[in-house]
Amino acid sequence: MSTLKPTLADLRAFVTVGELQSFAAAARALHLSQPALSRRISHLEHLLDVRLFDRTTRSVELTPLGQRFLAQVRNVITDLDRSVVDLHDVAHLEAGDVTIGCVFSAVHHFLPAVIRTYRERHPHVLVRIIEEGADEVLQSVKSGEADFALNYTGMQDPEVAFTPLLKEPFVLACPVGHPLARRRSVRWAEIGDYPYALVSHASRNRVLIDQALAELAPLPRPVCEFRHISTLIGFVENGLGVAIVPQLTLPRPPASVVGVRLEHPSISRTIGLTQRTGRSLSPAAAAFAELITQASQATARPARRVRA
Amino acid sequence: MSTLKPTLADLRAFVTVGELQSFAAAARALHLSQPALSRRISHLEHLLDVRLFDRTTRSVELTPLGQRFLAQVRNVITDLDRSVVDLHDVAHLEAGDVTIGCVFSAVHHFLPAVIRTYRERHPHVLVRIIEEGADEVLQSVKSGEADFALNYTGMQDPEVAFTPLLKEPFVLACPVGHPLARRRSVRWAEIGDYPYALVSHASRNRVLIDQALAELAPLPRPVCEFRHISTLIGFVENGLGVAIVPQLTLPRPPASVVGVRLEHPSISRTIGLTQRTGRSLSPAAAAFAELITQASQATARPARRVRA
DNA sequence: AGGCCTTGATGCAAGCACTGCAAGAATGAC
DNA sequence: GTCATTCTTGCAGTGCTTGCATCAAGGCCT
Repeated sequence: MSTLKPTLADLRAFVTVGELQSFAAAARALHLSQPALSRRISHLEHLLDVRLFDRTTRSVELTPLGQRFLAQVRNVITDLDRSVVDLHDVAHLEAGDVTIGCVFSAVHHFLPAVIRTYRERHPHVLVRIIEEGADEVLQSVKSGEADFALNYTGMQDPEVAFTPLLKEPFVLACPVGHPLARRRSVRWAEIGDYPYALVSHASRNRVLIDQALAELAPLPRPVCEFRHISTLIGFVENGLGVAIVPQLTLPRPPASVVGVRLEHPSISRTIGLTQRTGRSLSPAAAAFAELITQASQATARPARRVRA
Repeated sequence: MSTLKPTLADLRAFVTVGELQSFAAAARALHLSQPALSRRISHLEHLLDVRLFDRTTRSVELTPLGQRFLAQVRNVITDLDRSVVDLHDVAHLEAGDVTIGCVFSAVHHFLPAVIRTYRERHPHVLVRIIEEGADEVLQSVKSGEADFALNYTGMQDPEVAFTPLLKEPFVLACPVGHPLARRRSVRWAEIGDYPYALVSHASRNRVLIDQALAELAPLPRPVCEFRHISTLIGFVENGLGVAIVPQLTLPRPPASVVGVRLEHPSISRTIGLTQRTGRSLSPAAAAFAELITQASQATARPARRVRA
């Protein structure tokens, strides 16, 4: 008994002969000459040290062992072929899934339109979104849970590669009737003149702000701190005061809240794609990333138009 | 994209590289030179038109597609190897099953001892017995439900081959105190002198008897007819009369029932192995048949000793 | 920062296996 | 009894795959 494993071609030949109960017919089905097939089966039988067919030149019939083996091998080959087809489908975005991380404060601006067109183009691909804080999103990329992510942190992490998409300034979100709402710009030092809110240290945005303002006098005491930017906007909409937010988190004009540029210094955060270094994206993820890139280039200008 | 299917060697190579995350290590594991393995993976990737690994001469990592494919292919290959091992086991009687048909009237004489030694020698083989009437047993062989059978009909059927094991006479089962019990032999014509029973036409045994006696005067009216021989023995044991039975169905002496040879004419049935023509036996079945043959040769003499 | 070592890819010649064609043996059909 | 079909075997050619030697590149150690 040879210790070598049978060839897939041998097994396919065996299954075909077993199902067609004929060498000649199987040879035609396999696009093979009949002698070649005969040799193949013979080879397999010697390899396994088992007679698989009772053949009497006139009829071919499976031995009991052959029957048992056929039932098993047929399933295996079916599974294998299915796997190959599945691989092809996934590679061509006709199946599969994609998981994207996205910080809370970018979800509403980036994803709805992208998801819509993505689903239109690739209806068979399942899209999963992990919307969390910047740290959690970065972690989901590093762990491989997310294919890639939209984030504004991680550019310094050696495990992930960062591709900037756009740079957005922090602005002061004001109700339309607020004294600062018509101003072209506001200095950070002026914020203390009004009741205002900002995100707590649970948000990376706050870290960004604090670091940028490290050289200046500390910020005046806010009336409120929230964990999420979206809550800040609600705070402003309800006339409770103004708030420091990234520009793109503002509702699209016309709205009851407008953003006024904050200066001295101008602080901004850069949103980009983060993915594990050295890891290539799945086709589904690559297509999604491509769509996001295109969308960010398209929306970057309108966003600037509002301000400049 | 080539329409050809990947080779099993390709897939094994892929799985090994994927699991070891190294071409060199995988090459060693596969007993293959590293360049050959490199070519193999490259070949597979071109075949599938998919990049399976991100390789940077320093590290080898699966692409998302590769991960997905690996999970599937690994299962397939595991199943396949398991099938080959199973085939080997079954061929060597270390697994599998065997199904044997046996007419009611031969079960008790043949099977207990054979099953015992078979189970001792091949404890991993499951033994199934189909004990039915001669027609049903023959049918189970023809349908393939039974690997082979112990029967006394079917020798004339072209679909089955019959291998005689032993020839047993029909005898008159008498209670030990019966007037005929001490006789050396009894003529068929004498039966009518006593209350007696025999099997009904539902049994092939009856057909055998009737055909053998066709030339003679019809049998006198029995007091009872039963479907199964074993019931006949009980009839005799309870002193209700005598009965016509095949010799081997008698309880082994000493017993309350003895058999007296029936003569003029001597009628016998030939028990043998029936199997489908042209069909080879599974190893498990062949081993069982061999055991039965040996047992029948061993018991044929003692059986004759009782009588001659 | 430079050299070294490890790892994967590529060029090339040799070996092997597989294939197809042609002929042979055996079995069922007419 | 003869024919035809079907699987097996002999033979030569071709193509694939392998292994050795070599090349390129990325870390690691000093």
